[in-house]
Amino acid sequence: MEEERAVGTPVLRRLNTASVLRAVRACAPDPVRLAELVELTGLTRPTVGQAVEDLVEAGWIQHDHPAAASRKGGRPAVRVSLRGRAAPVLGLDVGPHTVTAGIDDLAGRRLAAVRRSVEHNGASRLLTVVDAVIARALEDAGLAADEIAAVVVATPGIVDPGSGRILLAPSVPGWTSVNLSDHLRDRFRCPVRVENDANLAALAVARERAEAGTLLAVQWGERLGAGVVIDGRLHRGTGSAGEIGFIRPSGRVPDTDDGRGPLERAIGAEAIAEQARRAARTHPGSVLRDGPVDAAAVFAAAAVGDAVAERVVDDVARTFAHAIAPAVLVLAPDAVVIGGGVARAGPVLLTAITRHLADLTLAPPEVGISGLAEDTILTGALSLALDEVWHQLPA
Amino acid sequence: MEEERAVGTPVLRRLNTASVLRAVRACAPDPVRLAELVELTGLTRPTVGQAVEDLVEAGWIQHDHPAAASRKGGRPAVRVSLRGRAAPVLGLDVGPHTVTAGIDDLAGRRLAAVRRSVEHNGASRLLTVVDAVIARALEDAGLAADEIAAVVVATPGIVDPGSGRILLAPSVPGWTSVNLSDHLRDRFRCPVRVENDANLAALAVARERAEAGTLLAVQWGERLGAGVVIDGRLHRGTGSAGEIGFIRPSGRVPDTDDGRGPLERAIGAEAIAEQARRAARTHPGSVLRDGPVDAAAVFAAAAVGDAVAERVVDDVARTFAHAIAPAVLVLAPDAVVIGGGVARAGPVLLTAITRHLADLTLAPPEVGISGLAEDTILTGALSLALDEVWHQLPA
DNA sequence: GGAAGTTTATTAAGATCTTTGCAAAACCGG
DNA sequence: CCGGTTTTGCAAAGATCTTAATAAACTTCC
Repeated sequence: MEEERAVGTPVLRRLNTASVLRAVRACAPDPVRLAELVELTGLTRPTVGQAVEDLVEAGWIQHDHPAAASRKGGRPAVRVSLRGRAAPVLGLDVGPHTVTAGIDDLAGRRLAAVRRSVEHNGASRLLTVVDAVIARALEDAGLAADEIAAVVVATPGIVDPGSGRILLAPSVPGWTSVNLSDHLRDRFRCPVRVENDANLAALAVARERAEAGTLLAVQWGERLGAGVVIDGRLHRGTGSAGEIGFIRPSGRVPDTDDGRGPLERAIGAEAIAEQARRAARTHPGSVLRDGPVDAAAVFAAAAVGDAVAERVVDDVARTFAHAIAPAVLVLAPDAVVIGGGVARAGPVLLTAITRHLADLTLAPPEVGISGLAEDTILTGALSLALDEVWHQLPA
Repeated sequence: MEEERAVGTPVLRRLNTASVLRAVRACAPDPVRLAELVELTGLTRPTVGQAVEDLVEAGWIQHDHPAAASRKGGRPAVRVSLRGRAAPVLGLDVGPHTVTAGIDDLAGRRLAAVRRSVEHNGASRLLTVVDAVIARALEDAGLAADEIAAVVVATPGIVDPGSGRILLAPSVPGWTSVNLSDHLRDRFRCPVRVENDANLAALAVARERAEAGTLLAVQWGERLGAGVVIDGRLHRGTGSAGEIGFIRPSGRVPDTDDGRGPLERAIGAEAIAEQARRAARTHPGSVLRDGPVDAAAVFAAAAVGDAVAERVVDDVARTFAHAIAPAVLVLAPDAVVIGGGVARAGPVLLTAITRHLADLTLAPPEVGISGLAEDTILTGALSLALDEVWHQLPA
């Protein structure tokens, strides 16, 4: 319980080497000249030299002496670059139907990426696939489990921040009884962290944007969740932050007893399709009468001006806007970013949401669509894993 | 634009003196022995001695050599204590009808507290009172304006985080055209910060609680606002965070065009009274038929079991719970704390809100009433002002 | 091919700060 | 008045960064 902040001269060295390492990291995968580091850090050459020596010895960076380009007179510079292999991290996205694994090195290079779909729904089957995907990813990257420096797993459901246990996961039967966290901790000799998938998607979106202010990143598909990023940091609250699927919209909501929340039942992907089917039955002119109707078809029809589809989309947008408006008022986020399957709806949905939100809030946030592909969650997991490593670097 | 993080040996001294000063501060108004500081900081005696010497010279701390108690053999210890006078701060709570000023010294001692009510509503009149209250507070504390080290002003309305200008203030006519920030900056030679009053109340409540996690602190009176504290820090968002008064509740809302938000018109103090009056007219048995009815009377009647009042209170609680439920789901706060005039309603309202929230959220937060008196906002302002001073202490 | 010029690395001396160890001081109790 | 105890004070040593001067390596020009 002691503060134990031993401050002697050695801490200066630690401070400065950390500073140099940060500078090397900032130059990403490119090698950097020593003189450049001097400018970046504001330290003097001898100090930087000492720090670089220490860092090379510790294995964090490596010399890059094949003196490449930039020849314009003068003694050739010693150049160093981040030694990515020093601390590769593993990211996992465990979805109900798909398991994705990725391995990044310290420099952010992707060493492996494996995706496999899960045929039969169920927790034990899912766990088997997780193990297989991890094994394959490690093989692809040419790494042993011991070499991994941090693991972050994305899972649907609510995760207890302390233990990493999954407290609630309606989309995967039996998932709460599997102790994923302990299972992985046995395999890896490094920090393992389990996190809600929407949270990690939010983190990925926030990192993609230049200024990471306050962000509400919605994952909208069959289910509905959100991640909250505040000043660039993930917000967890008591653990279940961002569970917008359980917001109760004002209208009537179908009462399916499958563990989903009211808002999900009202405007989840399937609910959107169902709403459109009902509307189409009474309006013969709509293109939605032909063929099977899913959410994508509704948005496509609205995009080309189908009146029935347009009204459904507007209804959905209104319900969504009314649902999140209180949260937007309380948080005053810079942006609300939508990802997930419904995000593919594009501008049709977006403009409708923007319009309704403008009416309901004081400082309407920018409403956008996540620019990241389906790797969003994985990217967030890897990003958090890298954070973890960088956070505890001065070992 | 340079990082300019010059790291030489002198920074160690700065680091350590700051550490010592923090330790002295932690011992609050009590003097502290030098040997104690050695244990608290983990530094060595000569280092602490040097730091103390520097701090005394700079005026931050002072010797307390009247060797008081704790005589149990041995050479009498040199004892030092925080020199509060070194940096007194001014806090202001500018309400529509009342202006309060307080001056705290560094050690948290209250040097002055002045409250004055404003007869005639209006911006220019208000500004005059502000100046008078400041003058009186300075006089009481025996200080000149130049000696104040930080000023924080609480005002209703939305404050632009950058400029400190007031962007929206329905309760004070003309208040937005007064540049309060610049007005005060002219008088004081120190940082002046203008902040929304509900935000500062939230900060005060958060500081009062032991663990400052995530907190939604509602100010509920004629108007309705909230402050958001996340991990102990005030959250501003784009500037208008916490404006729950503008949440649109699901029912019908009276359309008074006085700049108030929908939720305020629905369940503000006056709206509660009006709701009760209407209900009482059709229910002869209620005690609310006798005499004038205000919000306090409604809650009092409900507390003693009046059926009509109970239903009104339950209605109000339901409306409130439904309004903030989405925000509670998104934030997952540890607690929702209610302050302001309506908070005096006590358990009657509280239990009703708790009940409704439990039904609408996943991890129902603790619902409580602010334990602080009507000085809540002032306390928050002073707290933030002290933060400001401590933040920039190693000048 | 050699000299000049440019950029970078290396080395040594100087300055600052913390730490360690020992001696002196001040006070209490007997 | 004298030991015991706690604290302070001082001087030397250790570690680090900085300044400044020197050496190295390479390009370019003549």
